[in-house]
Amino acid sequence: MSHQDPLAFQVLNEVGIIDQLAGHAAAQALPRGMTLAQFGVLNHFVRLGHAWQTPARLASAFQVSRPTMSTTLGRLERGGYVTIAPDPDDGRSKRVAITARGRAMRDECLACLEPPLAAMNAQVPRALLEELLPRLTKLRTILDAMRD
Amino acid sequence: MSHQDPLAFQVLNEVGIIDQLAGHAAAQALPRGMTLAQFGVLNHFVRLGHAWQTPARLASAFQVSRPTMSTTLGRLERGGYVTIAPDPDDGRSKRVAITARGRAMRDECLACLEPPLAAMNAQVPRALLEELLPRLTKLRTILDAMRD
DNA sequence: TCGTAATAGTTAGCCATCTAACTATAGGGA
DNA sequence: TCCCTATAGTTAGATGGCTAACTATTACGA
Repeated sequence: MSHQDPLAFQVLNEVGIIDQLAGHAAAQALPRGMTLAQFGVLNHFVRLGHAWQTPARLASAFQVSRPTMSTTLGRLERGGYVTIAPDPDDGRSKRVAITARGRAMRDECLACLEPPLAAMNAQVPRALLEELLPRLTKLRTILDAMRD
Repeated sequence: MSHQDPLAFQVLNEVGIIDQLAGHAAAQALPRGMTLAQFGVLNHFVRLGHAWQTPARLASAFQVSRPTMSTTLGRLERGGYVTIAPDPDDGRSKRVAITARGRAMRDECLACLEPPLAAMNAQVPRALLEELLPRLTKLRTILDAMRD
């Protein structure tokens, strides 16, 4: 945060703080017991419209380790938001599907996230976001390519 | 992160991914057992040059809850990187100070973080970072002000 | 065909982070 | 002086995330 830090360090530091602030605000807004990670999975199902996904594909989609996705899916299953069944075509794999209750929860989450999002749109100039998005995407792409 | 998501959502999503990628890379580079959170505290002491800090001030400086800072400081103390002593002037408070071993570890961390940082400087155009920093700071400031 | 490599998931154990609730001390007003 | 409030830390319990190590199944090459 200080000027004596390298430029890259300062940028990453701001990114970290923003991520923390936004994540915290989202977690506050979501229904009791629901989290961003779990909402992300439910939202993913609805938006892409897939009947089912494997845990491995979900982990890859969210750039998360398989154990992490495994526990997240376990919680969603415990809540009745998804079903997890063995894949009849591949004994190693499983099939995760969203339930009606999961869809309802996703809709509820969207409604809960709307007010904070509206507040952010009211406070943050749209131009700022439009300037940030392509540059952040560029940075993310570079960092992603560096990872190996 | 699809185009059907609101602009603000896309921005925050990129921020989240960048934070994850950078944090992961940093964690990989740091010495065994050391973490970004712990390094941050050690670095804070050296840069600001304070003889001691209270856990509450550290928590505030890193925008982290007191229980979080409490456990981080506990790990640092277990490793011999800081000392924690009761404040003789205030029975509620404690005084955290960095040790010689802590300073050595901080220097070692800096050395370990240099190669990844250099790689990032080589891959990411400086102009991109210079464009991002003030805009991220602006966004962070707004989000910080919204939090209450 | 057989054995090895690759892939899918889980389990165990770790750290960072949060909220809620609790203890202890300091401060301030009646 | 006494009580109530504010402040400092900790403890308990939860989630998200990771790596390492393990099991099970599939795929492929000799």
